[in-house]
Amino acid sequence: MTSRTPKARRGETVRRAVLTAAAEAIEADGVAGARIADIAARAGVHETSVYRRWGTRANLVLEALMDRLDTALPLPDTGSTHEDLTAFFTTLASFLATPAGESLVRASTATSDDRDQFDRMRREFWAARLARAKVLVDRGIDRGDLPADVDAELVLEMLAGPIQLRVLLRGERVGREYVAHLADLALRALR
Amino acid sequence: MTSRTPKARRGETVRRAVLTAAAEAIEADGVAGARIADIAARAGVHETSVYRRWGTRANLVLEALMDRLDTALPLPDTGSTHEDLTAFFTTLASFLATPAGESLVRASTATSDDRDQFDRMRREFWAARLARAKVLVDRGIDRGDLPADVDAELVLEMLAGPIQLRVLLRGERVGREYVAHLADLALRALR
DNA sequence: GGCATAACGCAACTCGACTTGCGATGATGG
DNA sequence: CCATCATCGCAAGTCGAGTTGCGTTATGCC
Repeated sequence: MTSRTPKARRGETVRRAVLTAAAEAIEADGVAGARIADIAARAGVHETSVYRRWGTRANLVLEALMDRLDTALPLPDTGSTHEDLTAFFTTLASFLATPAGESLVRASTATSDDRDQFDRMRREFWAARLARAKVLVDRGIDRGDLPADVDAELVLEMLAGPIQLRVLLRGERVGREYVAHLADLALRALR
Repeated sequence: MTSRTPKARRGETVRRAVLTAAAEAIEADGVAGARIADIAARAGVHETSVYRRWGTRANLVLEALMDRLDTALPLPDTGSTHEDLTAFFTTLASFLATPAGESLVRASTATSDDRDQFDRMRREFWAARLARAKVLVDRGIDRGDLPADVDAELVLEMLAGPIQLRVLLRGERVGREYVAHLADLALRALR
């Protein structure tokens, strides 16, 4: 199904085919179980081409996850800053507990030898995510729930940091109550 | 130098020898560059014995790092809760930026297939660290800087979470000012 | 339409993590 | 002091990640 056109593909076509195949393989066999030989075969592409483009398995997995989950988290707009933050970061917490979410963050902190492509990809990804969530803070400022000169990144970090630590490092669950409490504390502290 | 006694070692002796050798190898070649074949040879132990005891490379590396860095972070006692928290978590931030610290957290969030030994080790380690840092919160309560019913884990997470996220995920540096700001916000929010 | 070049296919590697079966030896309990 | 059994040494092997050299083909540019 995945490998149509018997004619050889080039450039962006290969890229998309491999990325899709990688996402499918990850969903099927898990992040750890996905072999690049399988991915290449599923994409109808030779293994060597994968290595030439992505270099390492970690790079491919990371890009595949980023590619698929780029629009995963919706930005709520309920009229209440506290509710917006609680809803958004509760969704994030659920996502982090997911194998895919866990793997995304884990992949983001994986091999420390690349320092080139990997680091750049990582930073760009998180910068983009942060910029996207920034509207939540901006709306909070408009409503007067947050001062105009508040550091938007700090607000998001105060929520995302503890959640991520609790879920990924300590392996505990994070429910809506915990997130609501965090949002309450953050808003109270910054006002 | 490391492999004394030509007589074969057993049990705990082997364990300590391998752990020491692993720590040396990591310091010499980095976390990614340390090969278990080298470690086994350095410890004067056969490669198979390492696998029988630790199973995977990740387990060995994690335990070696934990073993070495168990008493790395001192607990300050300056008389000021704000200062105590700032000092402690500034040290933590510096440590996280270190290759060893980075690797510890990265190793803590590595392969997700073990679910047995690995997960248990991870939880126990972080639980112990948390319990150790809890005195900072307790002293804060004694001074009246924090309410008696405050959630100690929450306080520590509010500091450690953002720091870890900023350093490890986004690859940015965290200075004393940032930590002091976080401590200020946390104390103000919880009072 | 022809041509240079970058991208791909292919095969044959290296290398290190991890496994397995078996024999030898060390640390116990009687 | 001796038997037992877990632990270790050893050899041989599996498996997947990553590399290399060379032939082939698609694609953009003139």
